[in-house]
Amino acid sequence: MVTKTIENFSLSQICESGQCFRMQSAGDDTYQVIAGNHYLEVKQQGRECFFDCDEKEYETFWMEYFDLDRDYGAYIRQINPNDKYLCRAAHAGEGIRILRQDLWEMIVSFLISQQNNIPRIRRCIQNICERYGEKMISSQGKVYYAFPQARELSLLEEDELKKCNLGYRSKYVVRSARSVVQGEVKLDEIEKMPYKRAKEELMKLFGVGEKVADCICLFALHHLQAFPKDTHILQVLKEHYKRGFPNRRYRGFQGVMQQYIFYYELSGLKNEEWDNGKHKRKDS
DNA sequence: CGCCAGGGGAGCT
DNA sequence: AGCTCCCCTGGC
Repeated sequence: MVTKTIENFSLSQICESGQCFRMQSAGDDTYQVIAGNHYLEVKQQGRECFFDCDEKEYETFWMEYFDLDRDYGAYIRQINPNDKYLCRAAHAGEGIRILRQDLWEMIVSFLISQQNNIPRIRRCIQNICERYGEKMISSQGKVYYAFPQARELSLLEEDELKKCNLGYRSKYVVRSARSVVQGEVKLDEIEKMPYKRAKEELMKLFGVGEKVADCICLFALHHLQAFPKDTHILQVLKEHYKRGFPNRRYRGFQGVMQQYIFYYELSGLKNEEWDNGKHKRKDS
């Protein structure tokens, strides 16, 4: 067991921020996380975090995974105090971190995410892992399934993943797997590329457009300047940033701001604040 | 039963 | 840039 006191870190906010589909609440402030060949149970009480692993695994894997070396408070302090909307959003999601997740897993996850909702995305991914992933046993004896390699998925018929509830997205995943296996798109090279080139390269995959590519850049490659624009974000830009998002002020970490906004819009915290009377309702 | 929306993308014009 | 299909699944 490793115990740490960590600022700007909230497991529940990360879990609900929609960047990771293999992290779930186990009740009692405890979360289960599957990442690569690692399984973790971690509990949080305020700033105290209890990682159920040894010191070595914490330092060599989980610290990087949760991006714990980075000072997110420094990003929040750079927010324009006149931008009330962003201030509120960042306050609501101040414990969010941009995780460092596996590239192939993020490609598949965000291919599945289009025209889809989070609970179903989770189920799709769980189905794929249970059917095609390697069965694993953690050091604590917990059984879980690893995410299948591109090679496994490249061998399937284009429609075969409909069995896993992917619907029309099945062929996106299978064709992308083939592109990766055949070396048309080289993941190990994408890992070394700067943001714009990586995004360009990812968009060669069938089913990957601009939004999905940005999600992959942000959540796997850790390009914090990536700013995925889904329908929710576009709505916010239209309502609060008619002259465009202040990219210059937040250069290099727009993606962090995107996550605060996204979480704020999705978590329901926005409406709670209204109910407390801190802000006027639109219809009043 | 039908309708339609859900954190887009491809392939056109 | 803007349009039209795509045609899955779940909720109503």
